[in-house]
Amino acid sequence: MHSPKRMLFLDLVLSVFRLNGLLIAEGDKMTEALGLTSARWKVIGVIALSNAGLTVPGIARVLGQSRQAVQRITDVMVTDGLLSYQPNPKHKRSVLVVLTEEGRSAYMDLRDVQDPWAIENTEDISNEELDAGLRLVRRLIQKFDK
Amino acid sequence: MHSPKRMLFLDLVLSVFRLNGLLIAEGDKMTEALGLTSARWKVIGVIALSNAGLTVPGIARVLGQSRQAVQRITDVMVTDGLLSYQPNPKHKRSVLVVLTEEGRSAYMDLRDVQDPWAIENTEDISNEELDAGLRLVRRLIQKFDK
DNA sequence: TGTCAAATGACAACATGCTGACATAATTAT
DNA sequence: ATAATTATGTCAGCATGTTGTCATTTGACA
Repeated sequence: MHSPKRMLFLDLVLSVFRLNGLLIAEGDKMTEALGLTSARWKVIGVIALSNAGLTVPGIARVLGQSRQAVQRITDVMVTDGLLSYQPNPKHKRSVLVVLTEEGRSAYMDLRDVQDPWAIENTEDISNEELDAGLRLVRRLIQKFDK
Repeated sequence: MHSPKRMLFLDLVLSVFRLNGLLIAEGDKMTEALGLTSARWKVIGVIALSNAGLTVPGIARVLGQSRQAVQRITDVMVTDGLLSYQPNPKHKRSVLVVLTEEGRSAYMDLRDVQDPWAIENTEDISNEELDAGLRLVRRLIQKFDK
């Protein structure tokens, strides 16, 4: 009943919840001087990392969120000048979301604080450990994503 | 600049965000027949796993959330009869949060669906991998929890 | 081609999370 | 012991996320 594996897994799940909250808090602290919030740098990050154009539902899929939640954020970010909607040759209604000049600038600023933060917090962790952890998380994502 | 470690770490961070969302969705799906929501089974889970008594801010610390958010949930759960507040010998104002009979029953039901779920999703993952992943997550939590 | 299911935008209601502010209790420092 | 700091409960306002619903567009298929 109380198999070690089951306890390990549930412990891991709770720990992921906690780490998630702490990472968002870290990100918010890191970017508050830039006028960003967690919801916004997540969107900026996804767009900046994507090669092809992304639609609102596309961003939602990457983030594992509802399209409505993302739509609300992107609408505000367009108003604020960080994003703009561009015609989508492949779809009449579903426009592409792209970074404006201001959005790209915000991404650069984000990188300026994020990179040192990433390096600082992985000083004592080997590439192998990080890679193993990432692979485990990805395996779990795959299990739950379909 | 684009050191492998930095990319690995940022990838891990984004993956944790996504896994977090998927785990909450899994939990909600799993428990909707029980009338629970993610916010509630998180609280129930934390209390059930704790040996000593927990206060509201204590639960918040474990979950990496604000005490106000937890307070709101526990207040509702007390009204609903899942939890009760007990006098805290160590603190005059900050009461202990405990499961009622109904709360324990809900936890049993939760276990009934959660255990098979945990086992099913770790079938192809070794104890060593889980343990290594948990240790990594905990190290990161420690860094950010200061 | 015509039809139907899936995807999307738009809007609403609601749940859950955060921060700020204030008063009081508990703890720590002097 | 007193004072200063920290922790806690409480209330308020707001940000972010979910689901549900409906109309419209897309895409697949008979």
